[in-house]
Amino acid sequence: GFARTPQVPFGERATDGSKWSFLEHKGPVMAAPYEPLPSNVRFFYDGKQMKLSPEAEEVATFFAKMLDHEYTTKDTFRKNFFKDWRKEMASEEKSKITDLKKCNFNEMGEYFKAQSEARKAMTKDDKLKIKVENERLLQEYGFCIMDNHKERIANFRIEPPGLFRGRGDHPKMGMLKRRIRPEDIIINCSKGSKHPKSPPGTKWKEVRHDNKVTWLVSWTENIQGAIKYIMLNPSSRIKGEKDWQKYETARNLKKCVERLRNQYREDWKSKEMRIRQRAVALYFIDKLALRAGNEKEEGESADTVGCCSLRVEHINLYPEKDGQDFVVEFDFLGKDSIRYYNKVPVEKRVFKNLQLFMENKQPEDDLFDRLNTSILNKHLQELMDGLTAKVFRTYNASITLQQQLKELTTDENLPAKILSYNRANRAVAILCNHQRAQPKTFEKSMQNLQTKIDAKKDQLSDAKRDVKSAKADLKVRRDEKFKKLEEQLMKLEVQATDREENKQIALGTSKLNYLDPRISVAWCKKWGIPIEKIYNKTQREKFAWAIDMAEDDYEF
DNA sequence: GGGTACACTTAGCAACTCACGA
DNA sequence: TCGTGAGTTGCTAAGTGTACCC
Repeated sequence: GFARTPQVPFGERATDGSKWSFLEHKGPVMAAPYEPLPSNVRFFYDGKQMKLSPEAEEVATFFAKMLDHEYTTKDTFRKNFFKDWRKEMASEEKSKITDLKKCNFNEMGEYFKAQSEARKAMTKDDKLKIKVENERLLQEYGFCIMDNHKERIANFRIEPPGLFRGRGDHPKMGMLKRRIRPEDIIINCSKGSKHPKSPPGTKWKEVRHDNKVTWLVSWTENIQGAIKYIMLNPSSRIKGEKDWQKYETARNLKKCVERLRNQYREDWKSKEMRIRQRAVALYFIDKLALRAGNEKEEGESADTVGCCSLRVEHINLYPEKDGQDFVVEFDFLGKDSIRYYNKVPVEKRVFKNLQLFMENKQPEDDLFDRLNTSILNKHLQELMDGLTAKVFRTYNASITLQQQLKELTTDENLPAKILSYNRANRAVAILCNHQRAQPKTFEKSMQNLQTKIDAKKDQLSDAKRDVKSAKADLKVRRDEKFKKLEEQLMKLEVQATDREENKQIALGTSKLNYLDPRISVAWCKKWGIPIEKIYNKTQREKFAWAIDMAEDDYEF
Protein backbone atom coordinates (compact mmCIF):
# COMPACT_ATOMS: atom_id res chain seq x y z
CA GLY A 1 0.00 0.00 0.00
CA PHE A 2 0.86 3.61 -0.17
CA ALA A 3 2.54 5.10 2.84
CA ARG A 4 0.96 8.05 4.53
CA THR A 5 1.65 9.73 7.77
CA PRO A 6 -1.41 10.27 9.89
CA GLN A 7 -0.18 13.65 11.12
CA VAL A 8 0.31 15.09 7.66
CA PRO A 9 -2.34 14.09 5.14
CA PHE A 10 -1.61 13.41 1.52
CA GLY A 11 -0.63 16.53 -0.35
CA GLU A 12 -0.19 18.68 2.71
CA ARG A 13 3.45 18.68 3.57
CA ALA A 14 5.32 20.95 5.88
CA THR A 15 5.69 24.48 4.53
CA ASP A 16 9.27 25.09 5.72
CA GLY A 17 10.74 23.13 2.82
CA SER A 18 11.59 20.10 4.92
CA LYS A 19 10.95 16.80 3.18
CA TRP A 20 11.06 14.48 6.18
CA SER A 21 11.70 14.52 9.91
CA PHE A 22 13.14 11.06 10.37
CA LEU A 23 15.33 9.10 7.99
CA GLU A 24 17.29 5.93 8.72
CA HIS A 25 18.94 3.57 6.25
CA LYS A 26 21.78 1.08 5.82
CA GLY A 27 23.72 3.03 3.24
CA PRO A 28 24.65 1.81 -0.22
CA VAL A 29 25.86 -1.58 -1.43
CA MET A 30 29.36 -1.01 -2.76
CA ALA A 31 30.40 -2.44 -6.12
CA ALA A 32 32.04 -5.88 -5.92
CA PRO A 33 35.85 -5.60 -5.71
CA TYR A 34 37.90 -6.48 -8.75
CA GLU A 35 38.76 -10.14 -9.14
CA PRO A 36 42.02 -10.61 -11.06
CA LEU A 37 41.89 -12.90 -14.06
CA PRO A 38 43.16 -16.48 -13.77
CA SER A 39 46.69 -16.76 -15.15
CA ASN A 40 45.62 -18.80 -18.18
CA VAL A 41 43.70 -15.82 -19.54
CA ARG A 42 46.34 -13.84 -21.33
CA PHE A 43 46.76 -10.43 -22.82
CA PHE A 44 48.99 -9.89 -25.82
CA TYR A 45 50.68 -6.76 -26.96
CA ASP A 46 52.10 -6.72 -30.46
CA GLY A 47 51.79 -10.51 -30.54
CA LYS A 48 53.65 -11.05 -27.27
CA GLN A 49 52.07 -12.14 -24.02
CA MET A 50 52.15 -9.54 -21.28
CA LYS A 51 51.15 -9.77 -17.64
CA LEU A 52 49.31 -6.62 -16.63
CA SER A 53 49.27 -5.01 -13.22
CA PRO A 54 45.93 -5.47 -11.48
CA GLU A 55 44.99 -1.82 -12.04
CA ALA A 56 45.71 -1.92 -15.76
CA GLU A 57 44.18 -5.36 -16.06
CA GLU A 58 40.88 -4.27 -14.56
CA VAL A 59 40.49 -1.45 -17.08
CA ALA A 60 41.51 -3.81 -19.88
CA THR A 61 38.71 -6.19 -18.86
CA PHE A 62 36.18 -3.39 -19.25
CA PHE A 63 37.24 -3.05 -22.86
CA ALA A 64 37.39 -6.81 -23.39
CA LYS A 65 33.81 -7.19 -22.20
CA MET A 66 32.64 -4.79 -24.90
CA LEU A 67 34.65 -6.34 -27.72
CA ASP A 68 31.74 -7.37 -29.88
CA HIS A 69 29.98 -4.09 -29.38
CA GLU A 70 30.17 -1.52 -32.14
CA TYR A 71 31.40 1.05 -29.63
CA THR A 72 34.88 -0.40 -29.57
CA THR A 73 35.31 0.35 -33.27
CA LYS A 74 34.56 4.02 -32.86
CA ASP A 75 37.47 6.38 -32.97
CA THR A 76 36.34 8.59 -30.11
CA PHE A 77 35.65 5.58 -27.92
CA ARG A 78 39.04 4.04 -28.57
CA LYS A 79 40.90 7.29 -28.14
CA ASN A 80 39.21 8.11 -24.82
CA PHE A 81 39.59 4.57 -23.55
CA PHE A 82 43.25 4.37 -24.40
CA LYS A 83 44.04 7.70 -22.84
CA ASP A 84 42.33 6.77 -19.57
CA TRP A 85 43.71 3.25 -19.60
CA ARG A 86 47.24 4.54 -19.86
CA LYS A 87 46.67 6.61 -16.73
CA GLU A 88 46.08 3.39 -14.81
CA MET A 89 49.19 1.65 -16.11
CA ALA A 90 52.41 1.13 -14.23
CA SER A 91 55.32 3.03 -15.78
CA GLU A 92 56.77 0.04 -17.67
CA GLU A 93 53.35 -0.79 -19.02
CA LYS A 94 52.90 2.77 -20.07
CA SER A 95 56.13 2.81 -22.00
CA LYS A 96 55.44 -0.51 -23.71
CA ILE A 97 51.77 -0.14 -24.54
CA THR A 98 51.58 2.79 -26.90
CA ASP A 99 49.17 1.62 -29.57
CA LEU A 100 45.69 0.28 -28.96
CA LYS A 101 45.69 -1.48 -32.35
CA LYS A 102 48.47 -3.74 -31.09
CA CYS A 103 46.46 -4.82 -28.06
CA ASN A 104 44.86 -8.22 -28.21
CA PHE A 105 42.06 -8.67 -25.65
CA ASN A 106 40.54 -11.74 -27.30
CA GLU A 107 41.33 -14.25 -24.57
CA MET A 108 39.82 -11.94 -22.00
CA GLY A 109 36.75 -11.44 -24.17
CA GLU A 110 36.35 -15.19 -24.65
CA TYR A 111 36.78 -15.76 -20.93
CA PHE A 112 33.91 -13.40 -20.08
CA LYS A 113 31.71 -14.92 -22.75
CA ALA A 114 32.38 -18.36 -21.31
CA GLN A 115 31.57 -17.05 -17.86
CA SER A 116 28.24 -15.70 -18.91
CA GLU A 117 27.47 -18.96 -20.69
CA ALA A 118 28.37 -20.82 -17.51
CA ARG A 119 26.05 -18.56 -15.55
CA LYS A 120 23.21 -19.37 -17.89
CA ALA A 121 23.94 -23.08 -17.63
CA MET A 122 24.03 -23.13 -13.83
CA THR A 123 21.91 -25.67 -12.00
CA LYS A 124 18.56 -24.61 -10.67
CA ASP A 125 19.92 -24.92 -7.19
CA ASP A 126 22.83 -22.56 -7.82
CA LYS A 127 20.51 -20.08 -9.48
CA LEU A 128 18.27 -20.25 -6.46
CA LYS A 129 21.22 -19.54 -4.16
CA ILE A 130 21.96 -16.37 -6.08
CA LYS A 131 18.34 -15.38 -5.97
CA VAL A 132 18.21 -15.89 -2.24
CA GLU A 133 21.36 -13.83 -1.75
CA ASN A 134 19.93 -11.00 -3.87
CA GLU A 135 16.75 -11.11 -1.87
CA ARG A 136 18.77 -10.90 1.36
CA LEU A 137 20.63 -7.86 0.03
CA LEU A 138 17.35 -6.26 -0.97
CA GLN A 139 15.87 -6.86 2.46
CA GLU A 140 18.91 -5.46 4.22
CA TYR A 141 19.76 -2.48 2.01
CA GLY A 142 16.69 -1.98 -0.16
CA PHE A 143 14.51 -0.26 2.41
CA CYS A 144 14.71 2.72 4.70
CA ILE A 145 12.60 4.24 7.40
CA MET A 146 11.23 7.63 6.54
CA ASP A 147 8.79 9.23 8.94
CA ASN A 148 7.38 6.05 10.50
CA HIS A 149 7.19 4.20 7.22
CA LYS A 150 9.33 1.53 5.72
CA GLU A 151 9.99 2.66 2.17
CA ARG A 152 11.57 0.94 -0.79
CA ILE A 153 14.81 2.47 -2.08
CA ALA A 154 15.17 2.77 -5.85
CA ASN A 155 18.88 2.25 -6.58
CA PHE A 156 20.72 1.16 -3.47
CA ARG A 157 23.78 -0.14 -5.33
CA ILE A 158 26.75 2.07 -6.10
CA GLU A 159 27.39 2.13 -9.83
CA PRO A 160 30.28 -0.20 -10.64
CA PRO A 161 33.34 1.06 -12.53
CA GLY A 162 33.44 0.58 -16.29
CA LEU A 163 33.74 2.43 -19.55
CA PHE A 164 31.37 5.31 -20.03
CA ARG A 165 28.86 4.76 -22.81
CA GLY A 166 27.08 7.97 -23.69
CA ARG A 167 24.10 8.10 -26.01
CA GLY A 168 24.51 9.22 -29.58
CA ASP A 169 27.70 10.86 -30.70
CA HIS A 170 29.09 11.49 -27.24
CA PRO A 171 32.53 13.12 -27.08
CA LYS A 172 33.35 11.29 -23.82
CA MET A 173 32.44 7.76 -24.86
CA GLY A 174 35.03 5.22 -23.76
CA MET A 175 36.34 7.21 -20.80
CA LEU A 176 36.97 5.31 -17.59
CA LYS A 177 34.19 5.59 -15.08
CA ARG A 178 36.20 5.16 -11.92
CA ARG A 179 35.43 3.00 -8.95
CA ILE A 180 33.55 4.79 -6.17
CA ARG A 181 35.12 4.39 -2.73
CA PRO A 182 33.47 5.04 0.63
CA GLU A 183 35.63 8.18 0.81
CA ASP A 184 33.67 9.54 -2.17
CA ILE A 185 30.27 8.97 -0.61
CA ILE A 186 28.06 11.37 1.31
CA ILE A 187 25.43 9.83 3.57
CA ASN A 188 22.26 11.73 4.36
CA CYS A 189 20.08 10.63 7.28
CA SER A 190 18.51 12.11 10.37
CA LYS A 191 20.54 13.11 13.38
CA GLY A 192 18.81 10.77 15.74
CA SER A 193 19.08 7.74 13.45
CA LYS A 194 21.48 4.83 13.40
CA HIS A 195 24.02 5.89 10.75
CA PRO A 196 25.06 3.38 8.14
CA LYS A 197 28.50 1.95 8.81
CA SER A 198 31.22 2.39 6.23
CA PRO A 199 33.00 -0.84 5.21
CA PRO A 200 35.77 -1.91 7.64
CA GLY A 201 38.88 0.26 7.38
CA THR A 202 37.13 3.00 5.42
CA LYS A 203 35.35 6.26 6.09
CA TRP A 204 32.47 8.03 4.38
CA LYS A 205 33.30 11.37 2.87
CA GLU A 206 30.65 12.92 5.05
CA VAL A 207 27.55 12.11 7.05
CA ARG A 208 25.04 14.94 6.88
CA HIS A 209 21.56 15.57 8.13
CA ASP A 210 19.76 17.62 5.51
CA ASN A 211 16.01 17.16 5.57
CA LYS A 212 15.50 19.75 2.82
CA VAL A 213 16.45 17.07 0.29
CA THR A 214 15.12 13.58 -0.40
CA TRP A 215 18.30 11.65 -1.22
CA LEU A 216 19.96 9.14 1.09
CA VAL A 217 23.39 8.83 -0.53
CA SER A 218 25.30 10.88 -3.07
CA TRP A 219 28.64 10.92 -4.85
CA THR A 220 30.23 12.81 -7.71
CA GLU A 221 30.96 10.89 -10.87
CA ASN A 222 34.18 11.62 -12.72
CA ILE A 223 33.01 11.85 -16.35
CA GLN A 224 30.86 14.97 -16.21
CA GLY A 225 31.46 15.86 -12.58
CA ALA A 226 27.75 15.36 -11.97
CA ILE A 227 26.30 14.34 -8.63
CA LYS A 228 24.61 10.95 -8.46
CA TYR A 229 22.00 10.08 -5.87
CA ILE A 230 20.38 7.17 -4.18
CA MET A 231 16.70 8.00 -3.76
CA LEU A 232 13.43 6.32 -2.93
CA ASN A 233 11.33 4.12 -5.15
CA PRO A 234 8.43 5.66 -7.10
CA SER A 235 6.04 3.85 -4.73
CA SER A 236 7.26 5.94 -1.81
CA ARG A 237 5.24 8.68 -0.23
CA ILE A 238 7.76 11.32 -1.13
CA LYS A 239 7.79 10.46 -4.83
CA GLY A 240 4.07 9.80 -5.04
CA GLU A 241 3.17 13.13 -3.57
CA LYS A 242 5.48 14.94 -5.94
CA ASP A 243 3.93 13.07 -8.83
CA TRP A 244 0.45 14.01 -7.69
CA GLN A 245 1.53 17.65 -7.44
CA LYS A 246 2.91 17.52 -10.96
CA TYR A 247 -0.47 16.47 -12.33
CA GLU A 248 -2.29 19.04 -10.25
CA THR A 249 -0.08 21.76 -11.77
CA ALA A 250 -0.89 20.39 -15.21
CA ARG A 251 -4.60 20.52 -14.36
CA ASN A 252 -4.16 24.13 -13.32
CA LEU A 253 -2.73 24.80 -16.74
CA LYS A 254 -5.85 23.29 -18.25
CA LYS A 255 -7.89 26.01 -16.56
CA CYS A 256 -5.92 28.85 -18.12
CA VAL A 257 -4.44 27.39 -21.27
CA GLU A 258 -6.89 29.23 -23.55
CA ARG A 259 -5.93 32.54 -22.00
CA LEU A 260 -2.25 31.69 -22.49
CA ARG A 261 -2.83 30.70 -26.09
CA ASN A 262 -4.57 33.96 -26.82
CA GLN A 263 -1.71 35.73 -25.15
CA TYR A 264 1.02 34.17 -27.23
CA ARG A 265 -1.00 34.69 -30.41
CA GLU A 266 -1.11 38.38 -29.55
CA ASP A 267 2.62 38.31 -28.82
CA TRP A 268 3.37 37.06 -32.33
CA LYS A 269 2.55 40.64 -33.36
CA SER A 270 4.71 42.34 -30.74
CA LYS A 271 7.07 45.11 -31.73
CA GLU A 272 9.77 43.49 -29.64
CA MET A 273 11.75 40.68 -31.17
CA ARG A 274 12.35 38.96 -27.82
CA ILE A 275 8.62 38.76 -27.21
CA ARG A 276 7.87 37.38 -30.65
CA GLN A 277 10.56 34.75 -30.20
CA ARG A 278 9.22 33.84 -26.81
CA ALA A 279 5.72 33.54 -28.25
CA VAL A 280 6.73 31.37 -31.20
CA ALA A 281 8.81 29.09 -28.98
CA LEU A 282 5.93 28.72 -26.58
CA TYR A 283 3.64 27.88 -29.49
CA PHE A 284 5.98 25.04 -30.46
CA ILE A 285 6.19 23.81 -26.89
CA ASP A 286 2.42 23.83 -26.64
CA LYS A 287 1.52 22.51 -30.08
CA LEU A 288 4.34 20.01 -30.54
CA ALA A 289 5.18 19.12 -26.93
CA LEU A 290 8.83 20.01 -27.48
CA ARG A 291 11.17 20.04 -24.49
CA ALA A 292 12.36 23.38 -23.13
CA GLY A 293 15.90 23.07 -24.49
CA ASN A 294 18.45 24.29 -21.96
CA GLU A 295 21.84 25.40 -23.23
CA LYS A 296 24.54 22.75 -23.11
CA GLU A 297 28.25 23.11 -22.85
CA GLU A 298 29.82 22.27 -26.19
CA GLY A 299 32.07 19.21 -26.20
CA GLU A 300 30.74 17.93 -22.88
CA SER A 301 27.97 15.84 -24.37
CA ALA A 302 26.25 14.90 -27.63
CA ASP A 303 24.93 17.76 -29.71
CA THR A 304 21.21 17.66 -28.96
CA VAL A 305 18.64 20.42 -28.71
CA GLY A 306 15.19 21.31 -27.43
CA CYS A 307 12.90 24.18 -28.32
CA CYS A 308 14.85 27.18 -26.99
CA SER A 309 18.15 25.81 -28.28
CA LEU A 310 16.95 25.05 -31.82
CA ARG A 311 19.31 26.27 -34.48
CA VAL A 312 18.52 27.60 -37.95
CA GLU A 313 19.80 24.34 -39.44
CA HIS A 314 17.12 22.36 -37.59
CA ILE A 315 14.16 23.75 -39.50
CA ASN A 316 13.16 24.25 -43.10
CA LEU A 317 10.37 26.55 -44.21
CA TYR A 318 8.03 25.78 -47.09
CA PRO A 319 5.47 28.43 -48.08
CA GLU A 320 3.64 25.54 -49.68
CA LYS A 321 4.25 21.80 -49.42
CA ASP A 322 2.12 18.79 -50.30
CA GLY A 323 -0.93 20.97 -50.73
CA GLN A 324 -0.52 22.68 -47.36
CA ASP A 325 0.45 26.27 -46.70
CA PHE A 326 3.22 27.47 -44.37
CA VAL A 327 4.87 24.20 -43.51
CA VAL A 328 7.74 23.99 -41.02
CA GLU A 329 9.94 20.94 -41.29
CA PHE A 330 11.76 20.00 -38.08
CA ASP A 331 14.76 17.73 -38.11
CA PHE A 332 16.97 17.61 -35.05
CA LEU A 333 18.34 15.32 -32.36
CA GLY A 334 16.56 15.66 -29.02
CA LYS A 335 17.16 14.07 -25.64
CA ASP A 336 19.11 10.80 -25.84
CA SER A 337 19.94 11.74 -29.44
CA ILE A 338 16.53 10.59 -30.56
CA ARG A 339 15.67 12.18 -33.88
CA TYR A 340 12.70 14.49 -34.05
CA TYR A 341 11.34 14.73 -37.54
CA ASN A 342 8.05 16.44 -38.25
CA LYS A 343 6.37 18.51 -40.93
CA VAL A 344 3.82 20.89 -39.49
CA PRO A 345 1.59 23.47 -41.10
CA VAL A 346 1.64 26.59 -38.93
CA GLU A 347 -0.24 29.85 -38.89
CA LYS A 348 0.94 32.47 -41.33
CA ARG A 349 2.12 34.79 -38.56
CA VAL A 350 4.32 32.07 -37.08
CA PHE A 351 5.76 31.35 -40.48
CA LYS A 352 6.53 35.02 -41.16
CA ASN A 353 8.14 35.32 -37.74
CA LEU A 354 10.34 32.31 -38.37
CA GLN A 355 11.48 33.82 -41.67
CA LEU A 356 12.37 36.94 -39.78
CA PHE A 357 14.25 35.04 -37.04
CA MET A 358 16.30 33.27 -39.69
CA GLU A 359 17.22 36.36 -41.67
CA ASN A 360 20.97 36.92 -42.05
CA LYS A 361 21.86 33.93 -39.93
CA GLN A 362 24.17 30.99 -40.48
CA PRO A 363 22.84 27.43 -40.19
CA GLU A 364 24.61 26.97 -36.84
CA ASP A 365 23.13 30.14 -35.32
CA ASP A 366 20.41 29.98 -32.70
CA LEU A 367 16.91 30.27 -34.11
CA PHE A 368 15.74 32.08 -30.96
CA ASP A 369 18.73 34.27 -30.28
CA ARG A 370 16.85 36.47 -27.78
CA LEU A 371 15.49 33.59 -25.76
CA ASN A 372 16.53 30.87 -23.36
CA THR A 373 14.72 28.57 -20.95
CA SER A 374 15.29 30.85 -18.02
CA ILE A 375 13.61 33.80 -19.79
CA LEU A 376 10.79 31.59 -20.97
CA ASN A 377 10.18 30.06 -17.56
CA LYS A 378 10.21 33.44 -15.83
CA HIS A 379 7.50 34.55 -18.24
CA LEU A 380 5.48 31.39 -17.63
CA GLN A 381 5.76 31.79 -13.89
CA GLU A 382 4.10 35.19 -14.25
CA LEU A 383 1.24 33.69 -16.22
CA MET A 384 0.49 30.90 -13.77
CA ASP A 385 1.86 29.80 -10.43
CA GLY A 386 4.15 26.79 -10.85
CA LEU A 387 4.09 26.96 -14.63
CA THR A 388 7.26 25.95 -16.48
CA ALA A 389 7.86 24.70 -20.01
CA LYS A 390 7.71 21.04 -19.05
CA VAL A 391 4.20 21.40 -17.64
CA PHE A 392 2.94 21.76 -21.21
CA ARG A 393 4.23 18.30 -22.04
CA THR A 394 2.46 16.82 -19.04
CA TYR A 395 -0.71 18.77 -19.78
CA ASN A 396 -0.84 17.97 -23.48
CA ALA A 397 0.01 14.32 -22.89
CA SER A 398 -2.69 13.84 -20.28
CA ILE A 399 -5.40 15.80 -22.09
CA THR A 400 -4.64 13.87 -25.26
CA LEU A 401 -5.05 10.56 -23.46
CA GLN A 402 -8.36 11.65 -22.01
CA GLN A 403 -9.67 12.86 -25.37
CA GLN A 404 -8.44 9.83 -27.25
CA LEU A 405 -9.97 7.45 -24.74
CA LYS A 406 -13.29 9.23 -25.12
CA GLU A 407 -13.04 9.05 -28.88
CA LEU A 408 -11.72 5.53 -29.32
CA THR A 409 -13.39 3.42 -26.66
CA THR A 410 -16.39 1.53 -27.98
CA ASP A 411 -18.71 -0.87 -26.22
CA GLU A 412 -16.95 -3.93 -27.56
CA ASN A 413 -15.16 -6.85 -25.99
CA LEU A 414 -12.24 -6.55 -23.61
CA PRO A 415 -9.33 -7.01 -26.08
CA ALA A 416 -10.81 -4.33 -28.33
CA LYS A 417 -11.02 -1.95 -25.38
CA ILE A 418 -7.43 -2.66 -24.44
CA LEU A 419 -6.44 -1.97 -28.02
CA SER A 420 -8.26 1.36 -27.79
CA TYR A 421 -6.36 2.18 -24.63
CA ASN A 422 -3.06 1.33 -26.23
CA ARG A 423 -3.96 3.44 -29.24
CA ALA A 424 -4.75 6.40 -27.02
CA ASN A 425 -1.44 5.81 -25.23
CA ARG A 426 0.25 5.59 -28.61
CA ALA A 427 -1.15 8.95 -29.72
CA VAL A 428 0.58 10.46 -26.68
CA ALA A 429 3.85 8.62 -27.28
CA ILE A 430 3.88 9.92 -30.84
CA LEU A 431 3.18 13.44 -29.63
CA CYS A 432 6.06 13.22 -27.17
CA ASN A 433 8.32 11.50 -29.72
CA HIS A 434 8.93 8.46 -27.54
CA GLN A 435 10.62 6.15 -29.98
CA ARG A 436 12.41 2.89 -29.63
CA ALA A 437 14.56 0.79 -31.88
CA GLN A 438 12.46 -1.82 -33.62
CA PRO A 439 13.00 -5.02 -31.62
CA LYS A 440 15.56 -7.29 -33.30
CA THR A 441 13.11 -10.15 -33.13
CA PHE A 442 10.19 -8.16 -34.48
CA GLU A 443 9.82 -9.78 -37.89
CA LYS A 444 10.15 -13.24 -36.45
CA SER A 445 7.66 -12.65 -33.67
CA MET A 446 5.14 -11.22 -36.16
CA GLN A 447 5.55 -14.33 -38.27
CA ASN A 448 4.98 -16.56 -35.28
CA LEU A 449 1.84 -14.68 -34.44
CA GLN A 450 0.62 -14.94 -38.03
CA THR A 451 1.19 -18.70 -37.91
CA LYS A 452 -0.98 -18.88 -34.82
CA ILE A 453 -3.66 -16.81 -36.51
CA ASP A 454 -3.67 -19.07 -39.55
CA ALA A 455 -3.91 -22.15 -37.38
CA LYS A 456 -6.83 -20.64 -35.51
CA LYS A 457 -8.57 -19.80 -38.76
CA ASP A 458 -8.22 -23.41 -39.86
CA GLN A 459 -9.67 -24.62 -36.60
CA LEU A 460 -12.54 -22.23 -37.04
CA SER A 461 -13.43 -23.35 -40.54
CA ASP A 462 -13.29 -26.96 -39.35
CA ALA A 463 -15.68 -26.05 -36.59
CA LYS A 464 -17.99 -24.33 -39.04
CA ARG A 465 -18.13 -27.46 -41.13
CA ASP A 466 -18.90 -29.46 -38.02
CA VAL A 467 -21.76 -27.18 -37.07
CA LYS A 468 -23.39 -27.77 -40.44
CA SER A 469 -23.21 -31.53 -40.18
CA ALA A 470 -23.94 -31.82 -36.49
CA LYS A 471 -27.14 -33.26 -35.22
CA ALA A 472 -29.51 -30.95 -33.44
CA ASP A 473 -28.69 -32.16 -29.94
CA LEU A 474 -25.01 -31.46 -30.47
CA LYS A 475 -25.53 -28.04 -32.00
CA VAL A 476 -25.56 -26.15 -28.74
CA ARG A 477 -22.20 -27.48 -27.65
CA ARG A 478 -20.75 -26.94 -31.14
CA ASP A 479 -21.95 -23.34 -31.09
CA GLU A 480 -20.13 -22.76 -27.84
CA LYS A 481 -16.92 -24.18 -29.21
CA PHE A 482 -17.39 -22.07 -32.30
CA LYS A 483 -17.84 -18.94 -30.23
CA LYS A 484 -14.77 -19.67 -28.18
CA LEU A 485 -12.64 -20.11 -31.27
CA GLU A 486 -13.88 -16.87 -32.76
CA GLU A 487 -12.96 -15.10 -29.58
CA GLN A 488 -9.47 -16.56 -29.56
CA LEU A 489 -8.98 -15.58 -33.18
CA MET A 490 -10.13 -12.04 -32.55
CA LYS A 491 -7.76 -11.81 -29.60
CA LEU A 492 -4.81 -12.88 -31.71
CA GLU A 493 -5.72 -10.48 -34.48
CA VAL A 494 -5.97 -7.58 -32.06
CA GLN A 495 -2.61 -8.55 -30.63
CA ALA A 496 -1.07 -8.52 -34.10
CA THR A 497 -2.51 -5.10 -34.89
CA ASP A 498 -1.30 -3.71 -31.59
CA ARG A 499 2.18 -5.08 -32.02
CA GLU A 500 2.50 -3.85 -35.59
CA GLU A 501 1.36 -0.34 -34.68
CA ASN A 502 3.76 -0.31 -31.77
CA LYS A 503 6.96 -1.51 -33.37
CA GLN A 504 8.83 1.78 -33.19
CA ILE A 505 6.87 3.45 -30.40
CA ALA A 506 7.70 3.23 -26.70
CA LEU A 507 4.59 3.48 -24.54
CA GLY A 508 6.29 3.11 -21.19
CA THR A 509 7.77 6.55 -20.86
CA SER A 510 4.50 8.41 -21.31
CA LYS A 511 2.61 5.95 -19.15
CA LEU A 512 5.10 6.36 -16.34
CA ASN A 513 5.85 10.06 -16.56
CA TYR A 514 3.24 12.05 -18.48
CA LEU A 515 -0.19 10.51 -18.13
CA ASP A 516 -2.20 11.41 -15.06
CA PRO A 517 -2.86 7.89 -13.74
CA ARG A 518 -6.28 8.93 -12.51
CA ILE A 519 -7.44 9.16 -16.13
CA SER A 520 -6.55 5.51 -16.65
CA VAL A 521 -8.00 4.42 -13.33
CA ALA A 522 -11.28 6.21 -14.09
CA TRP A 523 -11.39 4.67 -17.55
CA CYS A 524 -10.92 1.20 -16.09
CA LYS A 525 -13.70 1.78 -13.57
CA LYS A 526 -16.04 3.22 -16.15
CA TRP A 527 -15.67 0.29 -18.52
CA GLY A 528 -15.28 -2.42 -15.91
CA ILE A 529 -11.73 -3.25 -16.90
CA PRO A 530 -9.43 -4.76 -14.30
CA ILE A 531 -6.62 -2.33 -13.53
CA GLU A 532 -4.12 -5.18 -14.00
CA LYS A 533 -4.83 -5.02 -17.74
CA ILE A 534 -3.41 -1.50 -17.87
CA TYR A 535 -0.82 -1.37 -15.11
CA ASN A 536 1.57 -4.13 -14.12
CA LYS A 537 2.62 -4.68 -10.50
CA THR A 538 5.32 -2.01 -10.41
CA GLN A 539 3.04 0.50 -12.06
CA ARG A 540 0.23 -0.28 -9.65
CA GLU A 541 2.63 0.35 -6.79
CA LYS A 542 3.75 3.65 -8.24
CA PHE A 543 0.19 4.76 -8.92
CA ALA A 544 -1.36 3.40 -5.74
CA TRP A 545 -2.41 6.92 -4.79
CA ALA A 546 -4.39 7.29 -7.99
CA ILE A 547 -5.94 3.84 -7.77
CA ASP A 548 -7.16 4.80 -4.29
CA MET A 549 -8.32 8.23 -5.28
CA ALA A 550 -9.95 8.28 -8.68
CA GLU A 551 -13.61 7.48 -9.29
CA ASP A 552 -15.11 6.56 -12.63
CA ASP A 553 -16.09 10.17 -13.32
CA TYR A 554 -12.63 11.65 -12.77
CA GLU A 555 -11.89 14.51 -15.16
CA PHE A 556 -8.31 15.56 -15.74
C1' DG B 1 21.79 38.52 -16.78
C1' DG B 2 25.27 34.85 -16.60
C1' DG B 3 27.63 30.99 -14.49
C1' DT B 4 27.49 27.11 -11.58
C1' DA B 5 25.96 23.73 -8.15
C1' DC B 6 22.50 20.98 -7.00
C1' DA B 7 18.25 18.19 -6.88
C1' DC B 8 15.13 15.90 -9.08
C1' DT B 9 12.47 13.89 -13.36
C1' DT B 10 12.56 11.62 -17.69
C1' DA B 11 14.67 8.27 -20.97
C1' DG B 12 15.94 4.12 -23.82
C1' DC B 13 18.33 -0.06 -23.72
C1' DA B 14 20.23 -4.38 -21.74
C1' DA B 15 19.68 -7.97 -18.65
C1' DC B 16 16.79 -10.82 -16.41
C1' DT B 17 12.57 -13.53 -15.44
C1' DC B 18 8.98 -16.38 -15.95
C1' DA B 19 5.13 -18.39 -18.47
C1' DC B 20 4.20 -20.98 -22.33
C1' DG B 21 4.40 -24.34 -26.05
C1' DA B 22 7.10 -28.10 -28.22
C1' DT C 1 11.75 -30.74 -19.19
C1' DC C 2 13.60 -27.49 -21.86
C1' DG C 3 14.11 -23.52 -24.89
C1' DT C 4 12.04 -19.31 -26.31
C1' DG C 5 10.52 -14.80 -26.29
C1' DA C 6 7.45 -11.23 -24.32
C1' DG C 7 7.16 -8.67 -20.41
C1' DT C 8 9.46 -6.72 -16.49
C1' DT C 9 13.10 -4.69 -13.96
C1' DG C 10 17.53 -2.54 -13.42
C1' DC C 11 20.69 0.65 -14.88
C1' DT C 12 22.33 5.02 -15.45
C1' DA C 13 22.49 8.78 -18.89
C1' DA C 14 20.38 12.99 -20.08
C1' DG C 15 17.23 16.11 -19.45
C1' DT C 16 14.60 20.29 -16.55
C1' DG C 17 14.53 23.87 -13.36
C1' DT C 18 15.80 26.46 -9.02
C1' DA C 19 18.95 28.74 -5.92
C1' DC C 20 22.70 31.21 -5.18
C1' DC C 21 26.69 33.74 -6.39
C1' DC C 22 28.81 37.51 -8.79
